[in-house]
Amino acid sequence: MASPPKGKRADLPDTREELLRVATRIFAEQGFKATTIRQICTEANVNVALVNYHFSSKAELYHTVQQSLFNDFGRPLLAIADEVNDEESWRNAMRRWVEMVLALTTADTPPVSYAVRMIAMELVHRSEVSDEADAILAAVRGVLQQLLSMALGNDKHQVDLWANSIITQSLIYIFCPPEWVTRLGPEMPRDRWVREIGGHILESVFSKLHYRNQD
Amino acid sequence: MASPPKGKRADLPDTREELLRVATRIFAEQGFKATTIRQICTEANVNVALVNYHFSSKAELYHTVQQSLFNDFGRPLLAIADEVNDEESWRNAMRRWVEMVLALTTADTPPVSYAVRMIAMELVHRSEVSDEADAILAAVRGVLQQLLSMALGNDKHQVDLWANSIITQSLIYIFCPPEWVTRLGPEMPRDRWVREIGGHILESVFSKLHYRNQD
DNA sequence: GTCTATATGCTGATAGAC
DNA sequence: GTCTATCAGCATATAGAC
Repeated sequence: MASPPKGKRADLPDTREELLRVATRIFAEQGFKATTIRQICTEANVNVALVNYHFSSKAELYHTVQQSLFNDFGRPLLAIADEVNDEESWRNAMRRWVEMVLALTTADTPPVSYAVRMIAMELVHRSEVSDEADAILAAVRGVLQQLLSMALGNDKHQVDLWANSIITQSLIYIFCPPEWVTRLGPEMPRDRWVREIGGHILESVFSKLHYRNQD
Repeated sequence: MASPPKGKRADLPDTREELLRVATRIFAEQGFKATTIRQICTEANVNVALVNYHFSSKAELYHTVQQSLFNDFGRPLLAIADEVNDEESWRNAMRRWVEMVLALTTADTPPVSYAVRMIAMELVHRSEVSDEADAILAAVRGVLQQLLSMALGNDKHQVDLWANSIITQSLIYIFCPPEWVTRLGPEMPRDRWVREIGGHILESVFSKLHYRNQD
């Protein structure tokens, strides 16, 4: 067991982790520019100078928050297309892509909801740190295009068309105010509602597209 | 013809109008908080102090911009439900609502695109001046609910359900990056593409809902 | 109506004591 | 590692000359 560092307050968790935790929430609520270092430090009960000590800048802190969220919730998506070799494994991969993305975009509890909210804000309200959100989205879209290429071959236009259709249907929920979505049936559990949407998307895909060996 | 005011530069249009014009563009591009008075004045070639002279504050300027945009493009929506009295006029009103909203949300040229972009940004990225966007959206939604009540009577839950369905399908386009939408077919004209979406929405409405006299 | 100059406050970031 | 004190920069807003 490591002894507490020299000047460390003994009654709180690790300062760096606490800053990350609080910063994640506030960045997700307000966006990068509107969030101030002072606000983060006040709510985390740490000194204003410690953000720059632990992360060297506000932008680096934001970057760390995004990377952390992506590693926790986005990265599993990237391996979906890896072991597809026939119609059945292709369908399973497509299903997993849609279900995982829908699970993310419709999440209503932290920290998953924080992750998608930060991306949504960067998409609508561009800032000097939107590149990370673009990259994450591009990676997720890349996997889908990879899957669609397994059915459509080199027809890039068709791949784009299908990718747009599926992505927009899955992503709308990160923009809508939560009450528009959750109001959709007090008696219908959220997971069932999400499952029906995913089924609808996949139905249109599987009715027209099928796995084929690479040309 | 009025002679130019005393200290007025003679080579530019009215300062107040020019400030409004430039502010509309920059607010739509960057949002309220990220936009600075200095930037507006620099690009409008007027002195920094004149925003506060003509509009008394940055927030009042933003408010004026939003009101001006709403009066130009949103207000015609509010009268749609006024003269409905039978099935045919009800269908025409529903069709006009969907087509007008889709025309707004898919607009890709200023100043219409500025109007919806400002609302989208306020929805995702709340600020101290989001009330106006909420009010405009609530007014537009109110008209739709009014129309739906003509078919569904006092069943508020059903009215909410249908309103949510129609609004989300119509509003998604204000959040999506333009390239996701415009890429949807280089050979298909935008207006035809919009017409097909509207037709699809209305088809599901008219297949289940019909005008009925008020209870 | 327009300008310069300035008041006041908050921002991110840093220097240096402890 | 943590703190206080402070910097430089930019924000909105205003006072007063012209």
